[in-house]
Amino acid sequence: MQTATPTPAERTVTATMQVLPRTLTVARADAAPAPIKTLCSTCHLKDLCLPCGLTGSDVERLDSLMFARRRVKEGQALYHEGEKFQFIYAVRSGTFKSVLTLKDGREQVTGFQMAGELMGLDGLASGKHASAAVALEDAEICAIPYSHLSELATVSPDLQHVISRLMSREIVREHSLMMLLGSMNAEERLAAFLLNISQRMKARGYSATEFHLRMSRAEIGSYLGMKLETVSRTFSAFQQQRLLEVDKKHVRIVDLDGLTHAFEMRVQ
Amino acid sequence: MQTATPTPAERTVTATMQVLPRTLTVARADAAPAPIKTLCSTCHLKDLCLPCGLTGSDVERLDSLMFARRRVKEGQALYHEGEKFQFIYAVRSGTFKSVLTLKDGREQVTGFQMAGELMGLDGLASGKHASAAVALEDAEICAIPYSHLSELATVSPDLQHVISRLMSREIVREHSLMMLLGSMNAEERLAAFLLNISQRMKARGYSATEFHLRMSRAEIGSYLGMKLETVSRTFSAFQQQRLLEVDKKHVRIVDLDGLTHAFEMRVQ
DNA sequence: CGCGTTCTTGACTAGCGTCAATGTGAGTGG
DNA sequence: CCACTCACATTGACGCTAGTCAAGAACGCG
Repeated sequence: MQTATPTPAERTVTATMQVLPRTLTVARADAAPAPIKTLCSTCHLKDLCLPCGLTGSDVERLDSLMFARRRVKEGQALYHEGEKFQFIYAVRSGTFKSVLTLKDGREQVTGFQMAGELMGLDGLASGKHASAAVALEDAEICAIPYSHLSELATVSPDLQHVISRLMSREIVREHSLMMLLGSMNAEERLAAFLLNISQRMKARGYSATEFHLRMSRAEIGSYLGMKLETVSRTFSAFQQQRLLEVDKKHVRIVDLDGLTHAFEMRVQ
Repeated sequence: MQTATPTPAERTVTATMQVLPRTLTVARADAAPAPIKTLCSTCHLKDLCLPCGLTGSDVERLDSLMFARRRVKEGQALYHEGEKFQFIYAVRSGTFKSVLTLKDGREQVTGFQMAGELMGLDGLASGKHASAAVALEDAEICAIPYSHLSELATVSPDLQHVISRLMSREIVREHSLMMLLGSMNAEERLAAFLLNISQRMKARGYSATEFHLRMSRAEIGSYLGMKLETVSRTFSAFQQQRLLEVDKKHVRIVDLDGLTHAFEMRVQ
């Protein structure tokens, strides 16, 4: 049985991958281009991430790009809103939030990204990132130079198709969030959120019913279009309904079917 | 895994479907005349639509696809949720809404499309349309076979880039809608909506301050995450504040600056 | 002309936001 | 090691925004 904390698995993998110049990475942290290069073909996330669905030759082509790896500390931004768009980023470990900021300072979390998920696709439209990406815990990413990826896509129709499909998936994801924000009440929103997290944890080999949330009540609230107090109250309500057991950020889904059926919706 | 790579099979199927039976589609749609083919190079919408930003040779390539035109009557669906994805559609005239439906019947309008705008990009993710597109008035569209477009993109990097950018733009658009739904009140929502419509009308050569809305109060409400009564009340409130003059679907923006400054936000 | 649909407006209410007090755990420094 | 702070979470009391229900007006359509 997998624990909810990703640390053990993560550590092993990271250790094997970073045989070479680890010190360099740590030393340079986030400043210069990172010295560690990554190969998709040997990555443990290849079935979740960019190369998913690609055949050997295409994955080899991706390998030739040698994506740079970079560590991002908790609270640090990987990129800011308005910053020049050059890379798309794949999460290797850790969790990120994507945030929009209004002129008056109001923030809106537009998504949470976990291992294997891509960030930054919104920057392509205007050449500038349309949102910021902030690490919710110490994290590691692959930086994928869009221009190189784009070149490669001219050679490989399959790769091109994969990229298009990933962008389309992001559109679909946002559709269901709009549904959530536009026509669901507080309990439905939180249930949908938890079920979504649950699925994604499961897809990554973790327990689908017990996990640590990496985001605060305020961040959940922003994402779901409600205030942090309402998030907290709704957690308590679920606990009283014997659907969950909650202790701060640790969540155990007691009645997954109950949660699913009571708030059945198009998921994903 | 396997389902993730539909490319080869899909292409064959779509290709065979494509050549002949488009006549059927049109005939079935509603007693339409023989299929009319369209050239991007001579289209009056070329600066707003797919070919925007492409050079002569690329536009010629698009011309070779000879997109079929189709009329869609008010209230008729161009495609339904769950329907097989084969085409993306460009609006030639008229207005559409994109709609998601929850199992319990609740609907969410995820967007309104005007002349020159594309629909159906969300279908690429899973090979099935993730939303339905319904005409709000008698309309005409170009049906763009995705498989052909995709083939063409392998020859032309610029075209490929344009497609990616259009998808990214859709992501950004949905971002700002999420901001709206997640953190704005009724007046801000309606103001943002009207300013957005205003801009798009202007880009199409119409007045930016006086126009007919093609959607009902209920549809606006669904899009903005509020009830139709609240939409109606907010229109009345704006009228009392001397920002608008409203008569049912006819809107005149009296104080565009007022509307803009009072509810300043990141637009598009 | 009557009918259905859409819009407007009013009265009332529920759900969520706001404000505030208290609890809790992690990190820090003496 | 403990006291302190700070950030975050929980809970209660209250208020307001927007939802609900309902009635009537305006319009288009057959």
